[in-house]
Amino acid sequence: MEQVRACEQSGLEEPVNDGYSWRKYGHKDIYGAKHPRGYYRCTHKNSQGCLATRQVQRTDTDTSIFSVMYLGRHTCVQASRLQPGQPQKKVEQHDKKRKRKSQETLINFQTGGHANTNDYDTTQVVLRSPSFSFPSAPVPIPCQQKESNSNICSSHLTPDNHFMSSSLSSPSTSGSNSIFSPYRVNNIESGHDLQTSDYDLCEFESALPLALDSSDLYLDWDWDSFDGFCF
DNA sequence: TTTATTTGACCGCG
DNA sequence: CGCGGTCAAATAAA
Repeated sequence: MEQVRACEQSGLEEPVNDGYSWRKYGHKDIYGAKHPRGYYRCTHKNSQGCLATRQVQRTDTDTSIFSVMYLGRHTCVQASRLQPGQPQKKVEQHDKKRKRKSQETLINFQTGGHANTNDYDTTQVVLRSPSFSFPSAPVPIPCQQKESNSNICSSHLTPDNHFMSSSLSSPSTSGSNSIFSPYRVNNIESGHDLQTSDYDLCEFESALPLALDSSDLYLDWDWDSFDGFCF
């Protein structure tokens, strides 16, 4: 099983290291929001045609909390996420100077001809930066005690590529050095017709323990099933 | 030199 | 026309 690291960062840095390598391609001030939104896409978009993107924005209410929205799924092979010893796929670099047209080609390849945003998985993750020492910022208290049980979740994709949350072993059960972050998962889609599609939108809220070393914070993620349904 | 970030321009949609 | 998303040239970093 592979893991996504939810990495704490200090202060104003972006605390969102999910194990993938992202490349920033845009930055926008959002109307009505206090903080701008950063736009990232997978580093391997060109080399592997990976269409995953994400948007990172500081929450209005608490500047120590980041809202991260994931759009699309990774179809790439990320070297950092490979098992040690697993041979790394050689990626040929081709057509780096692609024109806008070729982007549509990629989309069509992925979605079978329908460059429709409804085909994306959309996941929103709200990350609280634990080490953010803002005077007014409340001390991040792990929320797993408040609403434990079903709210400590691992997440995986169902066979129909829907993003799902499921109950996970409590942090105490993990004897390893990987610490499960208390992620509260709110499925704010819940069968509502956000659009006329099966548009998944999940929200995670994470309050990471203060004292933890950033390198030890892991969100256990069922990447096996995740990868298993990538086209 | 290669790769990533910054940042204003551009574009589509409502 | 405004807003949100993306592009791409300039710039920075490795």
